[in-house]
Amino acid sequence: MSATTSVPRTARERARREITDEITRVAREHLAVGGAAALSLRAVAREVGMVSSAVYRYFPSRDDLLTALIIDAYTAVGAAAQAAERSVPRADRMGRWLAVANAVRAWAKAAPHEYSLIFGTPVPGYRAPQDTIDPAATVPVLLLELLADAGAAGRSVAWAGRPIAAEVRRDLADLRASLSGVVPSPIDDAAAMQGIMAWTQLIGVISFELFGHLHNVIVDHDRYFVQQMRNIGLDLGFGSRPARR
Amino acid sequence: MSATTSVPRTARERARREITDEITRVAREHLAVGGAAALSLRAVAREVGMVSSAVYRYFPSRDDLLTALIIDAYTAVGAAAQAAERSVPRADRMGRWLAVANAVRAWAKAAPHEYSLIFGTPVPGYRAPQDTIDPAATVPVLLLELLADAGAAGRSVAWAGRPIAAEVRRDLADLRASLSGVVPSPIDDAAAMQGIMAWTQLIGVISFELFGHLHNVIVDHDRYFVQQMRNIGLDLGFGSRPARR
DNA sequence: TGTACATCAGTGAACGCGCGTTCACTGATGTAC
DNA sequence: TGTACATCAGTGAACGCGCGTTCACTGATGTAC
Repeated sequence: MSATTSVPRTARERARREITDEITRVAREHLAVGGAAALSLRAVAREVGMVSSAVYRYFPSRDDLLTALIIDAYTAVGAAAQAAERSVPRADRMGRWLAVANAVRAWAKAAPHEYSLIFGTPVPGYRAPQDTIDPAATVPVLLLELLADAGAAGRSVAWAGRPIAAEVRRDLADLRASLSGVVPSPIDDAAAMQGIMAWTQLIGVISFELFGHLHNVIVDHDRYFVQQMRNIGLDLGFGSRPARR
Repeated sequence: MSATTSVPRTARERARREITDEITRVAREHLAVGGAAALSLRAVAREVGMVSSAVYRYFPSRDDLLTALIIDAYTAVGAAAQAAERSVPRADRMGRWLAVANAVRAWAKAAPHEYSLIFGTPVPGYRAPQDTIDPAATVPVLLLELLADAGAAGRSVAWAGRPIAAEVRRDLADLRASLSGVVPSPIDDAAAMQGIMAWTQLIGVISFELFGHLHNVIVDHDRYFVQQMRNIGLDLGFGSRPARR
């Protein structure tokens, strides 16, 4: 039962690997065209060139295929964000933040249905398994690292000094505990709140654009997005000069 | 063809009105249970007690039924927000903003599928007709009125003084022009940006909570929400003392 | 190296289900003279 | 007020389609001796 080893030994194992990939590839294409609701096992099987029941050798049910696509989507957006962020000098925190934001938006616009799959309305009846948690954390962790860097450089967030309820502080302490080891140096409560807010705003702004809520409001989406993100970056303490106030 | 008059004259007209309402009522129930994807004309017809083809006397297609539900949803959330906002003294702008935010969230949690219908992933293949625009504007207009009031009282938003690109300013000018008459006194570009941002954040935070992105992050959703909204209110210039900085 | 057996991939038929939409029709309600 | 005709609501059958999942099966690939 060493099915999780990375290198397939036998021809059978190699074939299984390849066909699994082929199925998810075709499924991803179907998702891209019609969205999650239109994704059908039978249609995928047809295109792969096998009978629908054969797919069950690879995925026990439609939901498992969906899970694979969800993990793929998180992995893809995480990789895009990481690559973009790494190409910016460490000291340029605003640049790193904007790189992350732009990468997430570019990925979302290139693959709107994959974006919707993870950030839109949950698929009815589907329950995400544990496997999706880790890949989902990539971008938030990037953001936390940025906040830690800014904190180490003596920058503070716009939230600093504003009150935070005791109950929320408790949640943040638990969060910090669960992240020890993942993020190098700890960040304070105000920075955590500002970070969660920024992450929410990033996805919120992209969703607004993608889901059509900027119609009749904003035309120049590119510039509007950068504008909003730069403003959020200032609140995060990523500006070139120390925070206002 | 005076079908749009408000008072039905004949028994036939009255019956038509009642059955149309009955269909949308049942459809709304089905939406509440299974979401938009699970909404079926046949199932609705069955429950109303008529044969599926009879529904076509009332709605030319499934999409038109969806449109009715979308308009209903916008109307409901708008009414809830308005009612809540009106019960707060005019001078208490932070209170009015929090009332709006809490009302929208409460409505969303009570009717998550209706919320998803208007703020979640767009229904694939569905194109929203013009009729949905006006009802969709209620809450944003409330927010603009609040900003105008704050401006009139000499308050400025956190964005004030930060740069705004010329292209975006042009979009904002167009927006202002299209809103003249709806919102009493005009608001400046910084306030407009901050307002759009706040509206995006409100929906973003609610979507994060409803769509499960706060799992393993925040437990006390109620307090977290108020905290975030209060912070946004401060950036909007709704605080009890004039803006910081 | 050769044979016997176990494992696995893929087939094809079937189950049982639901969907949106069209169409010719019956019978009731409304309207014009 | 009474009759002839037009309008409309609702029926029932049909079209044509697709879906997820199960199951007994064939035949190829891998394994142990």
